Amino acid sequence: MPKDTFNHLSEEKKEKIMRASIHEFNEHGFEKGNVGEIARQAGIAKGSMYQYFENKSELFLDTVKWAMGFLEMNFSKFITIQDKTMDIFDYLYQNAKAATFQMREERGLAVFIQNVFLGKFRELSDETMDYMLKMSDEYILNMIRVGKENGSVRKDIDDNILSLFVIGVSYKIKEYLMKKARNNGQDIIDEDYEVYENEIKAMIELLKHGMGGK
Amino acid sequence: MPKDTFNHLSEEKKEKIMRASIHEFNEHGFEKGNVGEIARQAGIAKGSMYQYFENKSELFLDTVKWAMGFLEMNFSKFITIQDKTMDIFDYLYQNAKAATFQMREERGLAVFIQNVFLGKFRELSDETMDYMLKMSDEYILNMIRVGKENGSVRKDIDDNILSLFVIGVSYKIKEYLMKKARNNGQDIIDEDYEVYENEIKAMIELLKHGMGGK
Amino acid sequence: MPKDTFNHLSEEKKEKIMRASIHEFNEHGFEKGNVGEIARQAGIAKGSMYQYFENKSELFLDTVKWAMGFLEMNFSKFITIQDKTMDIFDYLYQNAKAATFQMREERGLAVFIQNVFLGKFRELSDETMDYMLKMSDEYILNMIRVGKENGSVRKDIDDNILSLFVIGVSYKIKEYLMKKARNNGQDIIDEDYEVYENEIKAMIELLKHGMGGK
Amino acid sequence: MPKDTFNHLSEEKKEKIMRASIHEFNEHGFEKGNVGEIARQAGIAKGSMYQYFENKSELFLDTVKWAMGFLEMNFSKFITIQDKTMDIFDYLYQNAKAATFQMREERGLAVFIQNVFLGKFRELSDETMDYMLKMSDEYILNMIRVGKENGSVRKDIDDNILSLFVIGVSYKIKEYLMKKARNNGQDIIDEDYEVYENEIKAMIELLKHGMGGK
DNA sequence: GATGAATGAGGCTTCATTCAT
DNA sequence: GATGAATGAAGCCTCATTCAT
Repeated sequence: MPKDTFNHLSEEKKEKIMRASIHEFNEHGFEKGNVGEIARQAGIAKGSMYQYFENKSELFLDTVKWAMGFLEMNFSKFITIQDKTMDIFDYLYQNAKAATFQMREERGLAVFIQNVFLGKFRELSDETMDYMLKMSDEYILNMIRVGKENGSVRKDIDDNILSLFVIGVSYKIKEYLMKKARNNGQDIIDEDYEVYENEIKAMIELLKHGMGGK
Repeated sequence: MPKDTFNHLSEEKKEKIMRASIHEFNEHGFEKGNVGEIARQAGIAKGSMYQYFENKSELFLDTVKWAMGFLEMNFSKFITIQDKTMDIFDYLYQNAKAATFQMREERGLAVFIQNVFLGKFRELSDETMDYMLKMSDEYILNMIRVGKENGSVRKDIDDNILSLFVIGVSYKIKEYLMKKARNNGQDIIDEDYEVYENEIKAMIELLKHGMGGK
Repeated sequence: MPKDTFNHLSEEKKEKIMRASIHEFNEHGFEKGNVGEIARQAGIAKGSMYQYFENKSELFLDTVKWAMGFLEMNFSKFITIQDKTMDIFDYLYQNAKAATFQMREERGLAVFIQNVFLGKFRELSDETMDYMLKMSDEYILNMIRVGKENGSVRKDIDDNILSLFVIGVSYKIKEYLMKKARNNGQDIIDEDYEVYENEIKAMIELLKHGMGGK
Repeated sequence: MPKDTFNHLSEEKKEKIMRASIHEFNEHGFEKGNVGEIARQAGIAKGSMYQYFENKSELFLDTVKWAMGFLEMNFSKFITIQDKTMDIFDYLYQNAKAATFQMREERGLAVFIQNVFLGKFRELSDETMDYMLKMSDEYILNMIRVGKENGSVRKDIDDNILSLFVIGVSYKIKEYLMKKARNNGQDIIDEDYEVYENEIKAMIELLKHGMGGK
């Protein structure tokens, strides 16, 4: 958690600092990421960083949390979870869709978070992080169980294996979206979205019915 | 590529250095990985490292290549590719199986390589690396094309999407095997293999027929 | 000298700040002593410290002065100087006795002052400090002169040498008392005092008659 | 203890570094003493300091040890301890005399060591240091016991008190010599020594027979 | 070629002091 | 006057790389 001093800052200032942090860590990773540079990008004194955050590690973790909160707050509308018994395929579709939007509107942020989830930053072993990851796993697992009950998911395979399967595909498609976003440089226009959508749908289809020929 | 001086070393010495390097990078990542410590572990002088390798980055890349070569040489027997038209599901099965063996016999090495492929080391961009990664993609793609021809793979979905699908699942199961290997500490006994095998088969089944119910 | 703002504070607040300062400097020395921490311990704002004191050095000096004044005010009763011609041995006895009481009642304060006089804080060079130290030397010197006149002190040795002799022994016994106080932890009970008293008397006896055998 | 690398240096280089260290710590104390500056004064790279010493604290401790060893090697000739039963007054005389010579020939070094013994550097709590200090205490105590046996020291006073007495005076005279040396600036000429000698003798006389009149 | 000491840039962090409210 | 956030200089230490033997 950031120190109180950080929380007392104006929303804009907080955001500026967090975005500078995200940018720097995205660009150089944790080890090479430079606290002084973050401060410079945020237009504050280097020393101030240490008034806001305990140290570089905490800064990183706090940045992750802020980014997740930010995305959740601004893009949750794309995931309209009606109830706990939501269909897992619908969920995955909406989730990937949300990620696509994030990638367009908030590329840096989304890339940062995806990389965190993809485990690209080896320097995190925080119980909060673990908790978040576990949460998302639990979420998937729950939908799998529900799916088994209502017949939308096959019953002959272990929950954990199914979960791995779903998450593996799910991450890969996000990674793919990320890469595409990176390559596209600055601008993603609306036509692109149809392509994305089709690709996402194809992935879901594969999850559902497999890739085996007739 | 290592300098000539490295290639002139005895096979044992080369292996000792490479294993020390793998160990260090596995333990601390690239940035925190310490060249001097690798030398110490390998029982050579720090300065010698710079007679063998251009610099730390090259050392890393060379280590990756060595590790891949080593695994290929020692575990390729587990992948009996009869011909270019091999069935992709068979291939994936054998590939996962091989990974399982690697994990047992050469945990450090296997973990290292998996992490490289999983993109955990962000600081690598070498044309040779890219080539290898692309190769493995091409390999998959080719099997997909063949599969489409002989009817074992559905034709209504784009090759690249199918490839993502396969790779996503494939990586995930390897990641899972890795984690399990890590948790199991030192000893993986034969009984474990049956469990692993069943899990791998379940994953292949899912790739083939999907997770949809009924 | 503290700024006026400090003098306008209530006696309790002043004392709280001074005690916090003494505690911090005792614990960490001058360089490592932390102004912010003193403020925190005193329950005031860090910025306020700079409204009360010019800077850290002044704060230290002011703390010394306050502590000396405090001890003088509260423990001078133990030194009943009847007249200027007081016997030096009586004086030393009473002085050591007073120090013993201080050590019991006001350990932190007494330790602080003793350390100042023992020169443990090398970073002080204030004319007021010098003056005080010189004062106490002058005091001793004067008693030595009086003693020579009335025959209680031998005349064949230089005043300054005698003064060194007295002060050396005097400091050492105080240092010894301090160490004992520190080791005794929280509680010094009355029985201890008899021991202390005997030790003090033995030191005076040595000053008077030397340690030579019969 | 310094690292091996330091011990492998030439004697001159070692001495240059140690003298630079002594100078810096004498001038600014431990906390304010600057490792980089020491390196600069010694004509070596800052990083090299860390190849020779674990860290600043170790450097300080190692410097103390070196200085003590140096003085012992170069000035022990002034203390001709014939046997364990040496007379304590003779010992103290020779000891003070040796200190005087040290102060002339090796002012910086001597001042440094005296300050260490006087406890001016609060930042040392090394078992080796403690050991050295205790050694010198034990030394004194032993001579006191011997003195009591052969009648040169009075028997009616506790050993520890006598030891305090001796050490207190002894330190004070050294402190006095130090101050004098400092004030004298660069040059101490031979005439001064007679004065010093007389003062030392006077102190010993006081230790022996006390300052009482008649 | 092998060695291991030497180098120095670079980065994190502390904290006395100032400043704006 | 009080507050506590903002500042930035300063210093310890690491370690990749070079160099001399």
